[in-house]
Amino acid sequence: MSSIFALVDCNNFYASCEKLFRPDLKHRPVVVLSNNDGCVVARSKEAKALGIKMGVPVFQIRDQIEQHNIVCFSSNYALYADLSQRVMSLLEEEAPYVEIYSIDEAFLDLTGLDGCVDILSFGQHLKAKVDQCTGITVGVGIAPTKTLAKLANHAAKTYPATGSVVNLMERDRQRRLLALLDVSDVWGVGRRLSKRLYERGIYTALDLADANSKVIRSEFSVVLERTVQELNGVSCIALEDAVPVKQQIVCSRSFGTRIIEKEALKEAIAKYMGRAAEKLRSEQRLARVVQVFIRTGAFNPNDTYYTNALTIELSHPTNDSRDLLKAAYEVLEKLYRPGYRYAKAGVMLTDFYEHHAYQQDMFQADPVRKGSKALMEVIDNINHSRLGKVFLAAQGTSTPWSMKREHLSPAYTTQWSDLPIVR
DNA sequence: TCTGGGGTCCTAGGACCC
DNA sequence: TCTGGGGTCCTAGGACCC
Repeated sequence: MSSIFALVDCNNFYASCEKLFRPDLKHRPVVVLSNNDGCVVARSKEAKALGIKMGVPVFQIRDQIEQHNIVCFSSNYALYADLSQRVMSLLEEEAPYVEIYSIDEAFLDLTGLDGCVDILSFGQHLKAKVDQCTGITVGVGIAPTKTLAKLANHAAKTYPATGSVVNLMERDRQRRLLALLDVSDVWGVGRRLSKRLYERGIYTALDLADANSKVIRSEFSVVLERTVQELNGVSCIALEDAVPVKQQIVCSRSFGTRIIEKEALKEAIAKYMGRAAEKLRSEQRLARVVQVFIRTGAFNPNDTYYTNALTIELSHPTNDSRDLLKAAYEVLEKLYRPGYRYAKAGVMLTDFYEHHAYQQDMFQADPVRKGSKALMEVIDNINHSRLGKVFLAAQGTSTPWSMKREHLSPAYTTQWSDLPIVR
């Protein structure tokens, strides 16, 4: 029995979320900005029509924003995450297996369903249900492999005549669509790869599908060979119905203003480590390896560029914010060079252990702190409740370098105080 | 002046071992 | 002068994704 995958993808997700609570903006161009209000990361269809490109720095399109009255929002992840959850739980009601692939898309396993229902109608039903229950419009692509489902979804969004639902189970239809698409539209083929593929005369998705997969393997990689198989309807990438265990936890931010002093960098690192340690504890895990990186701005040719990262291995795995921060500070001491204008810093935790499975060494030099688990639990509980925020003093309270979010919308769905009011 | 953040997987090359 | 081959493990870096 051949597999059937559906890819459900929300249209212009962040921009759609913002519009949901602002009916006055229904037909207006809207863009959502990255952290620090730096780049455009989502565009409503009106903004796309104006030619606003994905990822473009905001300062480069100031004129267009003014001229066309484009509405800008800072990213409001609390809002997007909540709406995402609503969409995903609707999909979970409909399909036996759902892989939440990102905040705005999910793969569904529909294998075997073609025996009981018409697959296209089922896709249309999914779309109608999500539209009706959340107000978020989605596209649905259905195909025998994930890579083809991605392309079916792409077609659903590109061609209005499809009604945003495309069934790509038939080989003839697959090949007709592949011939229309550039090879760079294929999932897993990015900028570098497409350039190399063009040089070998592979321009369309169909060219790639018809390439010799052994040659692709030897000249490119096993990853691209899998893609060739998938384009030919051979499923190589399975649906992951269990959330894979994380290999690393990263917390990094660009600063709202440049940092020169070490003290300010220390505060930033303390803040990021506080957040990273919290994530680590929420996964019930311990980490043994801590990495810190700092760098100056990468774009200003007048600034001297400096970027560096260092890793330290702890004597024993821990999830105590204080131990992790102490390690991070040691690293920062080695990394920091005075005189640079730092633009970004971050911490990374790796080499994880299960909390209950780690066996302590009774002779280890610096034993685990007494009461660590209880203290961290108290901190996390307070921070998850409505009481407020508890954090290490090292994080500081006055942080002029914190990220810019000048166009933040209210947390309509996750804060009582921000609940929309209808008059 | 101002250019995001958080992930995964694969590969090449060096160190080391027998 | 002649100087093997095969294996593992680790890390840094590259490529991709949303």
